Amino acid sequence: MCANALKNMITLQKIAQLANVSVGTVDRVIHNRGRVSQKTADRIKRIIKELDYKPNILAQSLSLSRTREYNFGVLVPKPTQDGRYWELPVKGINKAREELNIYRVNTIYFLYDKYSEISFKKAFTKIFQSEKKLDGLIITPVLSQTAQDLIKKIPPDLPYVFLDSYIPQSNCLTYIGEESYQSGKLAATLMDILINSRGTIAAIKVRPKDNHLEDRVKGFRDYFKDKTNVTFKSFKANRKKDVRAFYNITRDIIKDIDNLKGIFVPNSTTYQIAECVKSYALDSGINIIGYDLVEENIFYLKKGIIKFLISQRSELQGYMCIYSLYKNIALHEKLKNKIMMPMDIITKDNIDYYHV
Amino acid sequence: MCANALKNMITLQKIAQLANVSVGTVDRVIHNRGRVSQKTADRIKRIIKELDYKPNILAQSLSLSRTREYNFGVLVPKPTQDGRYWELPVKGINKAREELNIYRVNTIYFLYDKYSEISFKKAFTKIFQSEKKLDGLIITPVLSQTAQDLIKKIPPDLPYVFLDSYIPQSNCLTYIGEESYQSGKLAATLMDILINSRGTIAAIKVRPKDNHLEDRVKGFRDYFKDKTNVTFKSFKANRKKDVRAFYNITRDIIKDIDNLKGIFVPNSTTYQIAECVKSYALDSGINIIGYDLVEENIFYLKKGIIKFLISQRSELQGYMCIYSLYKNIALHEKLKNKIMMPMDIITKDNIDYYHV
DNA sequence: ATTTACAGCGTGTGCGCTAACGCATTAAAG
DNA sequence: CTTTAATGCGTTAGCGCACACGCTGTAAAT
Repeated sequence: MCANALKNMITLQKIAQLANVSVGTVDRVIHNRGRVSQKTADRIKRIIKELDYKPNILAQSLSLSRTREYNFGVLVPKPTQDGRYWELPVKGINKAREELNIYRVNTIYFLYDKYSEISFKKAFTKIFQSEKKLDGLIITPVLSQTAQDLIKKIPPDLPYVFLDSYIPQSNCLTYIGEESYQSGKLAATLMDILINSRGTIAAIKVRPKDNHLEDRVKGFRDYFKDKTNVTFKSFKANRKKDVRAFYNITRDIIKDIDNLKGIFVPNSTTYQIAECVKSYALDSGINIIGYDLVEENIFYLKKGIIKFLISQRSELQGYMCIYSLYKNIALHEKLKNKIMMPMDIITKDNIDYYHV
Repeated sequence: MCANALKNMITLQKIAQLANVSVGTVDRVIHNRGRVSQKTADRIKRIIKELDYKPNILAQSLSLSRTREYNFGVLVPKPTQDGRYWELPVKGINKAREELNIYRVNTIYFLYDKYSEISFKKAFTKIFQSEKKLDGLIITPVLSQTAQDLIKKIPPDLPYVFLDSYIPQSNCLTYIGEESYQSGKLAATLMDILINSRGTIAAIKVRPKDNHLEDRVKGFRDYFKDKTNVTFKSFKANRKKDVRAFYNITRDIIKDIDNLKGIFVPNSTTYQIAECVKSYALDSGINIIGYDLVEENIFYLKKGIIKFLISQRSELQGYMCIYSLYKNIALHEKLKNKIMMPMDIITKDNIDYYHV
């Protein structure tokens, strides 16, 4: 039984035997360490391919553990921002780090204030002053304009992945996030059902400008473009000037619009809108659709004030970022350009099963 | 840098040194191999706890790979049944098996016809005739009555997990599936929104009786119990007698009920209902809500005939079954009694992101 | 002609853990 | 009291892989 299992194992030993060379030579071929004549190298490569040899990752990692470790820098907003939204990807990152602990994967955080350019720049420059040599980077590039410039300063030998948002022209390994436009469309179809295809709806745009959130609103708006029975209005909340901007803008919206049937909020501050609706228009039948499974959102979802939350698997996003870096850098696996998360539709009836 | 990493590693060596014994002795204590005096055993255990020692799983598995392998039996319906539904968990099982390949995890399938007791019994008895000694079992206990009797015949040293459905009184390690009743309620709230809280709706019960599906219908029905503007009717489709039972029953439903606003299908054969509605009542505005991401369901979802599909992460279920067995049996980790999957709400706007 | 550089190859050690082996010592059985 | 079995503990050979090390032989550089 065991013998059988072992018999199926293809080891360097076997390859060496078949190729009539030492394991050292096989090793050199596999890792392109040179010092092997073209002829023998080709022979060995052929045999490797024929046998479909896959290194035993256990032995490999165990062996490498002596010499190699991986330090990944994480440049993300402070976890407490956006209603503690950023705790979610951070949670995923930490989970992955723990799992990959045996492979000596470490994370070094560089946190910044999402609404301050200076803070972002500061965090960015700290990356290069890190005492530990970094092997990879996770970047959440909010404040698109600023990020776009800074991203160019990253040396070409330091690979990075984008989390949540991304910069179009860049050499990132991959982008892990969500199809924002489509996500807005999804929200719109849900809203359409909720309001039975008639009435006035509002969407709240977020300042400072954020392409990611902008796209969500675009997707939402476009859906309603040729629905004649639905009136669409959009408003701006400037978070930079006022932490409670979403709450305050909502008061105006409620007051000014009659026949208001729904509000769409493209980010995790949805709870502020819910809070305001609860205070000023509880029984008005305003349907709120928003984003992300932060605690306060869940609270108002369960209360029935928020009807749908769309979740982009924030935790999984962080988790996959670390894994992607590890896979690419340590295992030399290729990555997809984009890794798009599912857009989970959350209601008060299924929320309880989304807590990991 | 590396030295630092290694310094943090707690090894058997270190424990042995601290306890002033050999690694062999430490090993015996850890694995309860006996042959250690109570006194030294206690001392060693204390040290292990103090240091919070965790075995290096790489080295452990590498070492064990010489002698140990794990064979898991999988007792599930033929993958092609229920509109190829069962391919999904099987896919997950295979994926997990591949990932755990390095730990020498094998799977042995025992497939049966979901609608034939004889077939189920046959597959069940084959388990005990397996030439490979089985270390664990995955069981999907459809035909609850029959399964209930057979389950008792499993020897106590053969652990098993339930997939998809479960038998209340049993010694299973865990049940991986879905909260069926709640899932029906979720479907009901969606239906309620779709039909704007008025009209007649139908649910299709499945024969032969299946507790799992029955619970979904119960959850669905209970939601509408005190909604006076909604009339609920239920029908039975006997799949045992007729593979196209769902299609045929739908024809009757459409004909007999007027003001029909929605049909709820508690299983993956939803596409048959959609097919029928498409043929006989395309523009009637009948809203269909069903289950599971099988190909044909997705087809009608994208066409807009099925409005919502609820997915219970079928692939992940299979995946987690193997992992749970491995974790419990190989790594001696405790398992939760129940592992409940999220109930994903799928529409034509987010379906594309649920394909793994 | 002599040094340097490096291709070409084998060997050996260690990553942390498991489990078999071996040798004492002690308890139980005859 | 002897024989056998059970207990207590140390030692060590792998598991498959990576890589430093060391030894040749050849070609280029000096």
